[in-house]
Amino acid sequence: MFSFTEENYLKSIVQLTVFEEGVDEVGVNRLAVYLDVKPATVTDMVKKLKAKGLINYQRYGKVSLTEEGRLIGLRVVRKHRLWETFLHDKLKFNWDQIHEIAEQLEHVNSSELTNRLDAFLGFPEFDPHGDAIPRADGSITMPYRKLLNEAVPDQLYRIIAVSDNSNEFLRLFDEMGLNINDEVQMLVRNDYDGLLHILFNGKERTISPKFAENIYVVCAKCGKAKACNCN
Amino acid sequence: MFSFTEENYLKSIVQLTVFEEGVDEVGVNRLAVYLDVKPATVTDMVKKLKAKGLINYQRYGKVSLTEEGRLIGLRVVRKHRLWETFLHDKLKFNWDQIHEIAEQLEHVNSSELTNRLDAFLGFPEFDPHGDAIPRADGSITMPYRKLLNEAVPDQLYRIIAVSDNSNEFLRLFDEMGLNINDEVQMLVRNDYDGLLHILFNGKERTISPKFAENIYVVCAKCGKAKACNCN
DNA sequence: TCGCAGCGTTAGATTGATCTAACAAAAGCC
DNA sequence: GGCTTTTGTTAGATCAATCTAACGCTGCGA
Ligand SMILES: [Mn+2]
Ligand SMILES: [Mn+2]
Ligand SMILES: [Mn+2]
Ligand SMILES: [Mn+2]
Repeated sequence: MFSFTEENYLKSIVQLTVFEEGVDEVGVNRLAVYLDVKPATVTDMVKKLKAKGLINYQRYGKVSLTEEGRLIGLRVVRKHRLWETFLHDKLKFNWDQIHEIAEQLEHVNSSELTNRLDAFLGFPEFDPHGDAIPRADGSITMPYRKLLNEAVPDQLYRIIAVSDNSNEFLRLFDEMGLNINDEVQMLVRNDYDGLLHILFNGKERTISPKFAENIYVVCAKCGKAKACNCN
Repeated sequence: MFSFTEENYLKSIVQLTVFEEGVDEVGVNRLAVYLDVKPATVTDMVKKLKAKGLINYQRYGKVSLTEEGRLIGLRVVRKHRLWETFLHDKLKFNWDQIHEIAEQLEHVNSSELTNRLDAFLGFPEFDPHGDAIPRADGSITMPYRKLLNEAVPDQLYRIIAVSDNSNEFLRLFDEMGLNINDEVQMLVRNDYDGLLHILFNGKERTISPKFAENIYVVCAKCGKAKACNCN
């Protein structure tokens, strides 16, 4: 139906809009960086996707998804996250090894397969990185979370997801002994250089804002990240 | 490492040589029919595969696999049959639906994945169609079997595989109530038109040679298809 | 052994996805 | 408002995989 390339473009636009708060369009250069191709390549491709009715776009304008494009992009994300869950839960892959393989599996085209896999995994809502798995109809349960970077001092949080899937990040995450569902207490944020002091596993740790801004947390008590009244 | 196309060519050459008795080379036209492309396309591709050291070939000559080409082709077959086993055993797909999906999954490139999948499935030796699954090192346990078409009258056989993966064939197979591991008794072969009379599930059935030549059997008593002394 | 049918190759074109280099528009800044 | 930086487009090229149409080999049968 759609080529790998087309699927990758739609998936990327979904990730840069649907899964990005308060954003519903994206520029050509941004997409080029994200997809690791040159802007000229993106210009050609968005013309094609517009011709197919999958995105809204005009010369020198931003790109946004049509209803159809959104559904197709979400379907790729759905497959990606289901396969990640399979690799982690069933094949016991470490969670930092699954993303790369899922990049290939996400393009396997069979809704029957996707739905049976979903059932086989017990209809998971979130993948091993804590990201929401879109349902077959395109609906999503957005987790109610905030970045560790923006956490409030003295508050206790629970890690529910990470947003960087690079090997470097995930290895560091592992090496620090962190895990999804672990609790961390935010101690203090250094205003000068942004370094964060956190309490984890009884030890105090200093982490960079770059690291912290890739970690999603919820309030450890009520489970809500925003508008939390648990102090 | 290798493109889908290259993998498909190598897999096809494996199927037309390694898995074909007494054949170790194949012509351009044969390959073209098998791959459903034009001969000119195959000519181009075999030049490329030769340049990469994967096949032996010269102008106007036949194609055969080098050791490296053989291994790569077998690896694709291995992945194909492991995925078919997964789809059938774990996701409960009917065995006539799995081939098409495995055509896509066979190209996922991760030996770690392949080997974990193998373990997850319990290191199966044969796929749901009864075909041997090549091992990671390229070795194969060739099943000792014959075509139902060539079966000896009055002998009792057990179906262990089919060689046609088309929907038409598999549906007919299902509709007749046949299954892998079922026993059938060969009654008589009509010399004039080749029709076979078999006894299956207490009923006598007449089947065409075209149908029968896609069904592999072994002797129901000793498990050996050739040189069987069980009369 | 010669001719021809079938097998295989070549040349030239197409399509999709990508690039570089040069250029054009839009945005941002004084 | 005009200059500069950022953003985006165009033209032209490349590479892989395919096709069609025309042509070249080869081996089999008479
Ligand atoms: Mn992808
Ligand atoms: Mn994920
Ligand atoms: Mn294939
Ligand atoms: Mn099979």
